[in-house]
Amino acid sequence: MAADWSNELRTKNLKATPNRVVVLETIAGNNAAMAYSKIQSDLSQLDRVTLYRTLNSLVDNGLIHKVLVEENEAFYATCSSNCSSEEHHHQHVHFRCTNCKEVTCVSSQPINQLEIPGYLVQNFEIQATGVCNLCL
Amino acid sequence: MAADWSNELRTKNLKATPNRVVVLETIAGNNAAMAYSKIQSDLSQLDRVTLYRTLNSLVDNGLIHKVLVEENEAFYATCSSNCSSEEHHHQHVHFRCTNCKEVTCVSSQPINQLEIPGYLVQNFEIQATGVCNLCL
DNA sequence: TATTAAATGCAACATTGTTGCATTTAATAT
DNA sequence: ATATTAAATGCAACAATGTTGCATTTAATA
Ligand SMILES: [Mn+2]
Ligand SMILES: [Mn+2]
Ligand SMILES: [Zn+2]
Ligand SMILES: [Zn+2]
Repeated sequence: MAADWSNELRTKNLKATPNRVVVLETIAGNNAAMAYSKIQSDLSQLDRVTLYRTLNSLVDNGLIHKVLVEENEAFYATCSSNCSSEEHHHQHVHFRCTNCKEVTCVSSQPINQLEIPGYLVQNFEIQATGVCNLCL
Repeated sequence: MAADWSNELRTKNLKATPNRVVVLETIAGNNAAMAYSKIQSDLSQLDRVTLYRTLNSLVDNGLIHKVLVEENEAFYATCSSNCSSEEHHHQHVHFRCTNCKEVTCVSSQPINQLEIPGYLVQNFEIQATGVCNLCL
């Protein structure tokens, strides 16, 4: 959603390189979470290793977050809330539609804190599958 | 929990082969969910491809379930409830301890159904991270 | 014991992810 | 503007993960 990714990057103490900006623009330009393979094919001119390092760096610094929905296909989406290298806060559901296969961040409702007796819960994430609003 | 995996396999219309039984025993013998790499090293005499096919088959037929907690490391645990090839029901939390790195299925509390307006939620899963009861 | 569809082992392949290192570049100071 | 420097990049090489095809073996059934 942020317009100026360069400033956003510098805020997180990351160098605002053209590679990083185009990766952020690509992910943010997708309405759903974006599969790694799609990012790679959309940015085929970008070195594969650099893309991996860029994605890891952006996740580590709270600019994007990673969603694992199925084996060997990671999805990425920009962070909406104020995430940092310290912690990601994603009080929303990652919904995967079994029909259109899209993975969307559903932030319609705030998720209340999860309590597990005897455990210290520091972070949690809900992954749901079913049929999305567009496919119903 | 099941003692006789051979019968369990036949119930699901799967041939009760020694390979499948030993894979089930291995996973069930681990108190936490078991990383793929650990299963493989524990059963090093078993062909790698056969192990992949066995795990997929057991997941597909509701004997074990797969937990994705971090990239490129799938974890497996036996199904406690009555899962089938039709659907897996896991109304429990998959908890990953940041200290001991164990992944456990926490079924202390029944999870109420997840409601998302405009969406048909068919299944959902909660993944939490923090410090487990043993490490606190 | 015979039959047969499923399971297995092996080879070959494809994808995903990592590491080392020389070169380039963004940010900062001069 | 220019110099400095730590970070980022591109490339090669490697390691791990996962898939497919096919000949052989085997569990289940007749
Ligand atoms: Mn998210
Ligand atoms: Mn579980
Ligand atoms: Zn859909
Ligand atoms: Zn622990």
